[in-house]
Amino acid sequence: MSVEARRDVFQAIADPTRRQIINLIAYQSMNLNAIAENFSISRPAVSQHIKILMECGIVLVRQEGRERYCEAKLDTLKEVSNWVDQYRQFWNTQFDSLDHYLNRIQNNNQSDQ
Amino acid sequence: MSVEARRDVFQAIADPTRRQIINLIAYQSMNLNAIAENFSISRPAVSQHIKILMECGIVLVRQEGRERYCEAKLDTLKEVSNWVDQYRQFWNTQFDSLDHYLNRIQNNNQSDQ
DNA sequence: ATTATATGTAAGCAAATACTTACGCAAATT
DNA sequence: AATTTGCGTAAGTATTTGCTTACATATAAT
Repeated sequence: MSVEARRDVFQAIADPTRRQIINLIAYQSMNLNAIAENFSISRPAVSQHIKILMECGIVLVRQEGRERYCEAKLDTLKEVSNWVDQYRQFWNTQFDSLDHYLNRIQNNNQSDQ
Repeated sequence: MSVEARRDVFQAIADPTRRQIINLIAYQSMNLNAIAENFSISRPAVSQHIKILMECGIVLVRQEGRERYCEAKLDTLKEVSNWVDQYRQFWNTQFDSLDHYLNRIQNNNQSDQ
């Protein structure tokens, strides 16, 4: 976390702690200490996770006095949703691309699994 | 990649190369060399990515002679889809959780919808 | 039988990741 | 004014990641 990396929403949600943070603040904004209370890791660790979530736009932080309220901007997850959705047809239909392919190149009978 | 890690679909799709591999084989099964041809990284590097995708069930490999055909099992992505979908209401409605929260604890007039 | 092809895997490495503790600072409280 | 609270950030570290090259092995082609 030393060098600044170009954050990506896919990478941001890869970490289970960050997904938990997202879940925690999805329903209600919380300040950083309140978030950190829900985890066994240290407050700075949570702070760093929040920073990553900010950098890819999932979390928006608004300062209120000395507190910083973390708000989830979940429309950022649209990018993930859109990516997954393009493959929805592949699990909705029973289309088996390998079987399809193999049937094309060889007409031998294949045992069902 | 030395020690075996407990693979997770969120972590698997975090890597852009792996997302490209998924996209490549979603429409047609391909053997490993054919996949590797589409990338500038080495064949072993692709092999390792495939291994990760296998370990979390996104890719299924079937041996055909000396070739290994990689088939995408995209229903594994349901897990991602389900996770994202639980937050869909938060970007479909105009609900601003921070404003909501602040209005509750500071003022008493909640005139918004 | 020899060679070419398709692939896995090990070893090594630089960079990234996820944490920790220590510290600093501004805002609130006393 | 002094202290407490909320937080960022730096430095250090162990582990993981993503890659490379080198090598091993099984199958296919010659």
